[in-house]
Amino acid sequence: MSTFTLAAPENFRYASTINSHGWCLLPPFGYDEGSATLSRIQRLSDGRIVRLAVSSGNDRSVNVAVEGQVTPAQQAEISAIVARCLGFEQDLNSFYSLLRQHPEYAWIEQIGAGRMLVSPTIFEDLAKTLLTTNTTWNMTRQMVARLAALGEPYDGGHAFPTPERLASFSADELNAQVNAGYRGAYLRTLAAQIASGQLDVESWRDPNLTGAELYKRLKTIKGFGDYAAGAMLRLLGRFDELGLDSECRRMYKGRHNGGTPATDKEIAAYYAPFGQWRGLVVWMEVMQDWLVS
DNA sequence: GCGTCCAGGTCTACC
DNA sequence: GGTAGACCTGGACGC
Repeated sequence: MSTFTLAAPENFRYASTINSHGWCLLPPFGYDEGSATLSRIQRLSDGRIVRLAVSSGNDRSVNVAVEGQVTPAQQAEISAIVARCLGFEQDLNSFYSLLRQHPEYAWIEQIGAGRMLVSPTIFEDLAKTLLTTNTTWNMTRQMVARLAALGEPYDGGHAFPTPERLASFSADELNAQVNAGYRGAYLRTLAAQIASGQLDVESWRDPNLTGAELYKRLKTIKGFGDYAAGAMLRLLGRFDELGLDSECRRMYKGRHNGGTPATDKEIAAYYAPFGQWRGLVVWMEVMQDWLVS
């Protein structure tokens, strides 16, 4: 067993990041509530597959445990993966500064919320986001579990399948495994476009790309409408769009509209003052009860 | 156990 | 630009 500690940003909070949305429950992530440990089966660039266990360290740090011994290069890669998944690079200072003008949202800074748990690759987040569309969370979990099982096996679990692996199936073959309904064809197309090099989604990390440009590109992916593109934008650290789904609308109706349904335009008008952070504010409100409890 | 209804977003065709 | 209907799965419900 190899263990090491990673320094986290000043305002990082482990629990608020892990619970930022449901990703910690989707394989190859796993979460043990008792020990508050986030696990993940991960394929490294040299082909080795490892099981990581991440837990909260002392102030401003997380502990990482890996089964077996790792080389310095592997440890460096694992550190970079963990830092990416936990959003260490996300600068929330201007977000918190904005919230100080809105006392009703003081709780967000108080619990250090705002970082989103993400996957190591944009492809994995795209695939999972696609499987959240037009379905219930329970079904998303089932579809993702079946999808993840197509990856390389490791000690009772699997690494997340690569685009190349998914593209090696026909749409029908893939759907026979994943049971994703009409989404299966969209997933297979996405994987094939990435595997062939036609679509380079990792280039979307470029900080010079505006949120609007990223949103436009996301909307070109089959199966990515307003909700999915907005939700995926959040995972890319941009919050220009609201990514409204039924849960967001339900929250707004109960919290801001006296129990009366609001139009998306009305919801957008409410969050407009939060500018580039509006998509994060609405998501924080959706997750408030879960994050604060 | 079977049939029906429903929830969840996106796409396409049409106006 | 807005709208209707189709797309799928599986849980809930009534019989």
